[in-house]
Amino acid sequence: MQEGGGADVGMHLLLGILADGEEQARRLLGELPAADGQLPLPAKECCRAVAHQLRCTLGKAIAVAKAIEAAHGGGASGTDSPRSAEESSGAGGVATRDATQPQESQGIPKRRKGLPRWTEKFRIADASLEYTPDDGLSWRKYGQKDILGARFPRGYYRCTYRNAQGCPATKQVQRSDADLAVFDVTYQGEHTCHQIKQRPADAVAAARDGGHHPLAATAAPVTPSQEPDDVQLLASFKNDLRVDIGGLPPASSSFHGHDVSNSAAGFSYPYASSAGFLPVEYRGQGQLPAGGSCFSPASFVSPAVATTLADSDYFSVTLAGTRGAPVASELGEVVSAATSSSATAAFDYPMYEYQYQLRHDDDDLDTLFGHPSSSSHGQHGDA
DNA sequence: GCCATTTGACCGCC
DNA sequence: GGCGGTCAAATGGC
Repeated sequence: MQEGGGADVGMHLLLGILADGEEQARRLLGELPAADGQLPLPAKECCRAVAHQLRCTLGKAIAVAKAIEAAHGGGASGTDSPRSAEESSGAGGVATRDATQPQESQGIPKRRKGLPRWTEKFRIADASLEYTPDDGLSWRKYGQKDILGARFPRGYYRCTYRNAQGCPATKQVQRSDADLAVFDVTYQGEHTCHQIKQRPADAVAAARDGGHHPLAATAAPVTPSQEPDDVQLLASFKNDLRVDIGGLPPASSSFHGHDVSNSAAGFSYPYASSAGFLPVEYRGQGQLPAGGSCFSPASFVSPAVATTLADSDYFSVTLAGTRGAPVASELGEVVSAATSSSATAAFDYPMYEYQYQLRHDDDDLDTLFGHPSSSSHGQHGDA
């Protein structure tokens, strides 16, 4: 990928902003060790203030990233679409097989090499269950294939609204050989449709009750008017929110309820866009759904956590309660992006355990969120 | 009849 | 040439 001079300047600016964010995170973390167990209120307020500052800083970073993206991507829909996809869709031809042309359907190339790609690991509580993990979105299965060396076939899914709205999102679901309760779900492309994201927990409950595929479940969407602000939302989670940071002693690696005393205090829990699926602007791609949310993508994750992640490579988040499932899912997407592809995040809650891994298919991702110096342990290295 | 799933075949990439 | 990803006809359920 080549960048113009403007992009260089922009990237320089971006790096500066991110450095500010890192410094603020460091400050925030500096406040934390003294507060072992319970934070005194002033310290809490301080953390909150710094966290707020972090949000602003990273919000700026996102804005700069977008500007860079617009400068040399040029497309309104982001950089994820490879040239072939954009151009072919522009051709507007009907999708028919043609020996002289690459196979396409409605502008979507058969091979989506350039689309962002990331993997989640879903763990179901009961390995004997037959259903596939649900992420709250609506998918349509279009294929299944036996994969060499794998005991279980791989299922291919695409967005239900692919035809209606041209949504390019696809996913591949494969049951793990090693652990029958684990599903590797590889997502590719982001949802451009406007479907309402169901709450996985609801879907799971429906699956339990009805014994059918979770996708058959319907869930009442949260209305935008119900979007709480940060404080309100934290209050709504504080009694059953726990964050475990792998690699740290248990005593310091989790908090419950009001005990927002360690590095987790910096994590500004995500609030899912009530307008549907999680916006994925942290990758500089996609757009917030119309009427979407008041959050800045950067507010989803605190560099305090991201930094820790970059060092430890692993952490898990448990979110219990009625809102736990969707938040955990979305948090994972954000955290995984913010901690570079080398980090893995695992999310445990009653039914599913999520693990997120990002692939280095997308160079922009590295540029925006990679930690080339601090997290050089990524197995993918330079893409 | 509509829609989702299944499954064999086709085709691109490595 | 083999493998993986997608297509599209066939099939089944509602």
